[in-house]
Amino acid sequence: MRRASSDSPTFSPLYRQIKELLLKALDSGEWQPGQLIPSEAELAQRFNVSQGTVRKAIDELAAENLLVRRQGKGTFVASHKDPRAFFRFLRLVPLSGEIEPARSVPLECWRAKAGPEAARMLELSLGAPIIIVRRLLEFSAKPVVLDEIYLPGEVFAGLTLELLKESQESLYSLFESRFGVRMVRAEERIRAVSADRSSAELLRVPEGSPLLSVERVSFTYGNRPMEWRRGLYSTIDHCYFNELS
Amino acid sequence: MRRASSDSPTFSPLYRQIKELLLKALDSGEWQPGQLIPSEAELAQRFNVSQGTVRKAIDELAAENLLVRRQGKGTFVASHKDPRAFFRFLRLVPLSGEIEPARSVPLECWRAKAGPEAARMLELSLGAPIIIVRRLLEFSAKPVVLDEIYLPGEVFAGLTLELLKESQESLYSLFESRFGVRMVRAEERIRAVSADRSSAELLRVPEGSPLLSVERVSFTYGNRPMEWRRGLYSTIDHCYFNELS
DNA sequence: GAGTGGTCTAGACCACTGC
DNA sequence: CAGTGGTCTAGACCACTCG
Repeated sequence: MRRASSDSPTFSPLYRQIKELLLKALDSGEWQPGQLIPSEAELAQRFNVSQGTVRKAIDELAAENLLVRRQGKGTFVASHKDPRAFFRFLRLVPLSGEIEPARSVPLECWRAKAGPEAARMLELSLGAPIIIVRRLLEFSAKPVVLDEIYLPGEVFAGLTLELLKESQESLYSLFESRFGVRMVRAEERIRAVSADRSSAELLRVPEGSPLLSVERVSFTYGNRPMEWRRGLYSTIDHCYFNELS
Repeated sequence: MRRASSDSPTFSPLYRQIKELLLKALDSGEWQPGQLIPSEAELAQRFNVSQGTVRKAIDELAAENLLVRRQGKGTFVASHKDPRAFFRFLRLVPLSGEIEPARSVPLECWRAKAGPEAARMLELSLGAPIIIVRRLLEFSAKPVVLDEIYLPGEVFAGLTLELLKESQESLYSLFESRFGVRMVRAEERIRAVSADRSSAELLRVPEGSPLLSVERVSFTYGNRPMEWRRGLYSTIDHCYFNELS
């Protein structure tokens, strides 16, 4: 491992090159979500750099929530099985009272061909196979979110409504354990819309009620889009919470 | 500077103690927004620690956007005059096309006494003097956001509609230069609501249209709330953009 | 060239976990 | 107790900015 020299136009410091190597190992599945990765000393030896350099690479990956450090134990691959990860990707809090567990109610799951919008969002070619899932999220047995989820068909080939219904874990947790796809980051675009008839019925609000429309694209390692979804959120008892800094 | 010993229940590493000292200096106004702070070497000498320890303290403050490092120049106090800071606190992007500059149109500015809600949000006592500002934000001469802003009256004593109208800078930039208050972070709670008559007129949308309601509490150093605002966003041509990780 | 932040190293020691 | 990450130091050198 040698650093790119300063005159190189693609100069990047050593610790960033190490970071890329770690990312590649994560992407390749060498270390699975939830698993312990080698110690800093071991990695330093493997890459022929000092421990401090490995440390800085891991620092950045931990800051991006790809790795989780636990003092005395080691460094682990982040996993959606961790309940703390759940609210990182569902920024919904009750207007009053404590946060409660969500219950997912799968409604439908079918195969289709990517239209122009889905193809663009998922970076697939037009007509590529996709899977569409519709489901409700309930809090205290009341429907709050109606999701329509578009997935690349090849990656999630074995996904069925039955599988979704049997699964006790969160959706992203299922993607991880069953399809080897870990969602790493996402972009959300939020608008206010009026409930159409079918959404209103499912969410048990009057037709025409204002709802949040939350469009999300989720990415796995290497910024590859792996999910496009549109959620309709009823904000009668909940709100979308965001922290700015 | 000595570290708290490990048996101490309030153990905190040296670099965090340095961070607190830097925060205190920022809060006290020793270094003003936009200004250069002393070099790492100087600070290390002042606090009697190594440069690496100062560096780690500054690292965290830079990650929280309180300081900005510029290689070769030095470390600066973050400022809302920096145009990049603007979109950190207004996560609004056009549905299509490039991001455009916003224009603020102040509508009203009056004195009042804090009601129960404003008092709670701003951590003031009931009936404490507050200032209320109403203003529109326009993009390409079209109204997009209607804000109602509640400020503690004592801190923002000299604020008037005239001052707001004369000011060419952003609101937070004005707070900084004119009242010495720097907003450091904020919490937003987003819901979908229907436009009432007066909001609909100002935003030039039909009455009853769905709007985003964005409630924000902004904090200055030390997590002291300094602003409570409610914005109504028309999401016909724009959407609220958020990145999850 | 002087001064700043940025990188990299090596070594010592501390704090936490689990055997 | 051994092994892990966490802190702190000191020193060398690199990259960037500006006069």
